[in-house]
Amino acid sequence: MLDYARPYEQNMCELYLPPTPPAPARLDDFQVFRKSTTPYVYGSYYNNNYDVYNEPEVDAATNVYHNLVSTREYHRDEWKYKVVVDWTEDDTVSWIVETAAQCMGFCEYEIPFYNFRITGMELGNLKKEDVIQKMGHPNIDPSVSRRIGDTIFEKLHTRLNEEMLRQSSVFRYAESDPYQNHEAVQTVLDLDSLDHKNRLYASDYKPNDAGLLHPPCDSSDDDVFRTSETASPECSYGSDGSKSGDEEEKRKMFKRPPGRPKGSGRKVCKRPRSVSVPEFLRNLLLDPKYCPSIIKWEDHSQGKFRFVKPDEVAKLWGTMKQNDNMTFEKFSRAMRYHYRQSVLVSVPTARLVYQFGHKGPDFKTDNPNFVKVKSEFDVHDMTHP
DNA sequence: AAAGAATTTCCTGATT
DNA sequence: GAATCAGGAAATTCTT
Repeated sequence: MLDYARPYEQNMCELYLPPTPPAPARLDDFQVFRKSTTPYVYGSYYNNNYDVYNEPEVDAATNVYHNLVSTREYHRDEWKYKVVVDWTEDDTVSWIVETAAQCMGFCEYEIPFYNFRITGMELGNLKKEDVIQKMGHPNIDPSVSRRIGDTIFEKLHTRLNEEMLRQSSVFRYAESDPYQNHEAVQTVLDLDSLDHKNRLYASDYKPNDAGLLHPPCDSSDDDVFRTSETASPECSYGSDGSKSGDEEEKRKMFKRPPGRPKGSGRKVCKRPRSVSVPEFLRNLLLDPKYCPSIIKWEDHSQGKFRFVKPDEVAKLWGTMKQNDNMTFEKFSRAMRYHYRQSVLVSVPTARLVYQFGHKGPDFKTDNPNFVKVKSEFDVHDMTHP
C-alpha cells in the first residue's frame, strides 16, 4: 500500500563509504540509483556485495539537490558537538530523530521532522505546547505525538540546562577545544547577535560537507548495511578511524551513556522506498532553495502548486535519477499516472498548475513560498519598494 | 525469484 | 508552430 503521508522519506540503510578522505559526494546521497544501461554499478540493496560497488561520483558543485531526498542528512551527529543555539536546521532534525528513536523507539517516519527544520535557537524558544503541536503527524495517534513532543521538550531543556551549567563551571570546553567554535560561548550569552544569526544561516549547506562524506553512526541501522568500522557503537567520526586528543575531549562533552540505548531494537525500521514523484514535488515546495524560484504554491490551502521553471524541475528529477534525458514532458507523464489514485489532481483551467490530491503527501508548512515576514525586510526594501 | 508498482519512453491527438 | 496536456502502450526499473 502506498503511504504518501510520509514526508522526507529517509533511508535507514547506510551504505558503504570508502574510508579514505576526502571523498566526493556520493550519488546515493540522492537515494537514487543508476539505470542499468551501464554495466552493473551497484550491489543489491539487500546483500553485502559492496566489493563490486563501482561507486559513481558526482561533481561536488552539482551536488546541490542533496536535501530533497537525502537520507544521510538526518543521521549526522554534528549536533553532538555544538551547543543548541548553534544547531542548524539539519542539526535540529538529526537530534530529534535520534532522541525519539533512542528514548521511545520511534523511527523517523513517525516524526514530522519537516516541522522541525528550524535552528536550535528557534527550537529553544519554543514552548512545550508548540513542540507538541509541531509533533502532530497524520499517521500517528495524537496522544502518542503528544508523548513524543513532551519527551523531546524535556530532553531539550535538560540539554539546555546542562549547557548552562557547563558555561558556569570551571570546565571551559570552548577554550580547551580548538574544534569548538569560540563564538559558541558568546552565542549563549548573546542570543540576538546578528553576527550569530548570519553565521547560522551561512552554515546551511556546503558541498562536500562532512555529513555527506562520512558514514554516520546510527544505532537504528540494520547491521547488514554497516561496515565493520561503523557497526561499532564507538564508531569514529574521523575517516581514518583515529581520534586525536581534541576529538577525544570533544567526545567527552556529550558522551553517549554506556549500554544499549533505550528503545533501540524495539522497532525495526525497514528500508523505505526511494522518493516518488509527488514526494519529490512536495520536497521542492518545502525547500526555499527551490520554492518559489522553480516551483511555488499557487494555493497552499488547496495543495495547488505551479511550475515556474518546469524544465528545471524535470532536470532536477533527471539529475537525481541519473537520467540526463529527462524532460518535463516525460516528468509530467509520470505525474499524470498519479491522477488515478488521487495523489495528484489535474487543474484544467491553468497550465503548469497541479494539485495534490487527498491521497497526496503531507505538505503542511507554516510559511508557503517562504514569504519574508516584515521584521526580516531590509530597511532598504521598506524605503525603496 | 516473481509479481506488482512506479517510472520512462514514445506516441497520437487536443488545446492554448 | 511551440508548449502543454491527456492518456495508451510497452519497456524498464524498483520494491516487496
